[in-house]
Amino acid sequence: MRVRLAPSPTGTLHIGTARTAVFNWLFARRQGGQFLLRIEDTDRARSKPEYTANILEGLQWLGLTWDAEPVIQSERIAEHRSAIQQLLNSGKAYRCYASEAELTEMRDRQAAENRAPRYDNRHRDLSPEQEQAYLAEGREATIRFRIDDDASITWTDLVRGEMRWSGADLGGDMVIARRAPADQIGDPLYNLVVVVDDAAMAISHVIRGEDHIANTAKQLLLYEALGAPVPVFAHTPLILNKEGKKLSKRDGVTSVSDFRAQGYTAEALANYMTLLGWSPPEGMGERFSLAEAAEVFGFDRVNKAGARFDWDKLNWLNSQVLHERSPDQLLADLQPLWSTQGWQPATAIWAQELAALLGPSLTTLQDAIEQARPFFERPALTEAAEQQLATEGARPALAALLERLPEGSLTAEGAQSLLGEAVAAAGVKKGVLMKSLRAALLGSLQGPDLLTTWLLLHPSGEARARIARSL
RNA sequence: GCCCCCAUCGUCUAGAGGCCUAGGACACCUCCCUUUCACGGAGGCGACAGGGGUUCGAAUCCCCUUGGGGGUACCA
Repeated sequence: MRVRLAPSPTGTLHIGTARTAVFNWLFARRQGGQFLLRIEDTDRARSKPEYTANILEGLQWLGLTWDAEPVIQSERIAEHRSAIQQLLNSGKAYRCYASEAELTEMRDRQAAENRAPRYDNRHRDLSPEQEQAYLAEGREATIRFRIDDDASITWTDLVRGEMRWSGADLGGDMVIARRAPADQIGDPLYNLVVVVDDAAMAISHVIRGEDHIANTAKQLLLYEALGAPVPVFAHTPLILNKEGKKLSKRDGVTSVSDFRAQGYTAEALANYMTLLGWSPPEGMGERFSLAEAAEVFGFDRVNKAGARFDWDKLNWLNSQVLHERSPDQLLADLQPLWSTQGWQPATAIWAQELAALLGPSLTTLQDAIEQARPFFERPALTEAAEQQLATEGARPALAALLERLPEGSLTAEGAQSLLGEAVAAAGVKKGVLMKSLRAALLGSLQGPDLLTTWLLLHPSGEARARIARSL
């Protein structure tokens, strides 16, 4: 059992491609098969090496490991040409000399008559004289593969069941090689190369988005013409945007690298992509690793309808992943982010305590920047904080606390009793001191646990400085 | 236009004729926890697109309508 992901390096790793990768990977793992990669870089104008790098990096980051060196499609062009030659020799393909202008004219007329645009197979059975005439004109030619109108194409789709397609609905004989001088074979085109390569790679299951269904019909004809064994197909539902349309680059954040940069974890993203269109068996819950999903994955639980991408759910999954991180795991993720801000924790213990304090309130890793800021930089006082400090008894209580603040270390118990003493000395309610202390320390009335915050700010003398400032 | 596909809470979905007064998750609301926010806990709101059949019985099967999506390249 061999499956493949065949991304085209004309852009960064798209979430839709990544989800297809997830389904392929899961299926391969479940079946004990191989998950292969093929870089489809035959569109030389748009393909870029940095995109290939981005795609590979993204897959690796997600944990979608592949089982063999990726196949580079552009290196296989000789095979593609020889397959085309084979089709030419057997009469299943032929040269079409129609110019672009002629084809445009043809389509315009079809459109005007409200008919479906399709190639009218005009050069399918050219007489030798006609062909000579075009050659004499110096015309270039594309190579077209014959598609009989009465061909009936059927396959059993793992997701959709019995599929049926009529040759007449495939748009006429299809171009399999770009326009080139008539004695040559131009650049082989997508549908042809996919079939040649999938056959060469002995792909047993083709798992891809449902936007490929019409291609599958065409490719099936090619398999037959080439005498290659036909793989099993599975067409997965698409990921849709908020409007219910196929998610595209236009929808903003759609690249795996973008999600990563925004502070999403690989675990959460992989978990979410798996949930988009597949549902875990009863009792499994919705939170799982790729390895766990691989134990039960099957196309019988893949949906047919497209699934809208939902940020809320992704956010929730990501927050769950983050909340479950151990302090040192979390710190490993956070430290690099803090470094970008130029923040250097005094000690490793201190950094870990801060990570533990912030952890439960994180949705994305990026959140840890703003939430950690008051621990590295003295914050300005918000208006609400100023107001709190102006309430009756606030400053006397803080003053009483400041007097009692030790130079040396401070424990949680010590801090608690200091609070009690200061409240008694100032003759205020404890709530007044608590709120005021928060205002003094964080410059805000909201934030993480007050006692821990205080303790973290104490050793550097920063707690003392901030209380003093508030007075 | 033509071809194909799809249709359960706002969203992701469970459901393969009686187990459904339709279950779960996210979101939202309420309460609890917490002298803050968040986390966490407990509740709540909320859907079978419509119409015909088939059947003793339909969210589940069939047909039509409606709605939505995908495809219709000398891109992949």
